[in-house]
Amino acid sequence: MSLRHALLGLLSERPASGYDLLKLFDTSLATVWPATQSQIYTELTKLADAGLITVAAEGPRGRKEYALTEQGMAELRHWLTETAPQRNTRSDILLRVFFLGVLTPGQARAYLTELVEMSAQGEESLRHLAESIDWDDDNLSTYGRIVLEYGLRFNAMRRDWAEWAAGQIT
Amino acid sequence: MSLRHALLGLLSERPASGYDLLKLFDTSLATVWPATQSQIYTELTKLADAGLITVAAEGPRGRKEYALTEQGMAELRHWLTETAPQRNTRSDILLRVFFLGVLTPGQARAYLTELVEMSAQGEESLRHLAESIDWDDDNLSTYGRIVLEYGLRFNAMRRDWAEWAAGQIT
DNA sequence: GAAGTCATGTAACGGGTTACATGATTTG
DNA sequence: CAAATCATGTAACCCGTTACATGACTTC
Repeated sequence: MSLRHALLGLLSERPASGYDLLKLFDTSLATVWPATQSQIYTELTKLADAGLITVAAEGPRGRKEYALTEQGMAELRHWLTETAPQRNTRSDILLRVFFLGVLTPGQARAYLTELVEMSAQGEESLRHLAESIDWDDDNLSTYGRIVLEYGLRFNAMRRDWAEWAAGQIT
Repeated sequence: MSLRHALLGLLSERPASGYDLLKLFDTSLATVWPATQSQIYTELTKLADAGLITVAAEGPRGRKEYALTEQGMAELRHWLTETAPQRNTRSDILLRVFFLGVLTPGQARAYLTELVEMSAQGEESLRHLAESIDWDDDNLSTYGRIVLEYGLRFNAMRRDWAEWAAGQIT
């Protein structure tokens, strides 16, 4: 049920249309919470029906600009303060590691080396991202930077780990 | 589509029933790829229909022990060597960080401190897990240890990051 | 013989992905 | 006026979760 909260969160900054939100997802939330166009539009309709957002303005081409209602803001705060985040996330990448034993040691090492590569690239592209963004002083920027720092540290950790793991295979 | 590969992977070690697999999931794969009982049983039926596994033996109470077929092993190897793992995983925890700006600085700091706590506990319980397991010399153990090391490093990284992030909030 | 464990299966529902479908407005 | 972009909506399908349902065997 987090998509709805992601939408509420983005709308808490400023009103936006489905189209705007789709782009915000692709640019800022993509790595943390990807969402598709169809998903966003259907969820926006549900949120409006539930009274958590409203159509604040209409524009050309049927554009509907949504804004957060008081109720929506309350729900967002409730989610942030009263509900526990869940720790378990599925990881395709780690699942494979469990079963590397069915491969030859060389192949297993190759997989881990690929992960080193992937993590290094991830770090690299986050650095580029950090430079390309013109960080405003708004909330999304402040906390966006903190999330980005997480990404940097995460990739560095994974790179080191994969390097170590590759060395473990004899 | 990774549940099927998780099942194939576990069956590559030794034959097992749905019931056995359910427990293996709960004990060894829970943090990386959780699965429910209903999911496991339905997927096993599909895998058997597809010829990737077969009922190798039947036991009391309708117990069906499944074993990997050659085809199943081929599919497992194919998955491990030829298909790219996908990097993006959704994170409830990080999504919240983006929107901490709607809370007071104190509340935001409280959330991050909670994450410090959660990560420290995660690390702790992984240490206990490591001690409680009697590590065999089989493949699952070798690579299981590597995955566990990942968990330790991950939690340590997240703890440090959350501590740092809490300090960023003025 | 009661309680616990072993053992399997199915149905309803919710969220996410892919694909289809349409059309208005702006820009070169 | 053609191409690009803006803009929304819906349908089919897959995967995962929760809940329901049933019964055989073992242990105390």
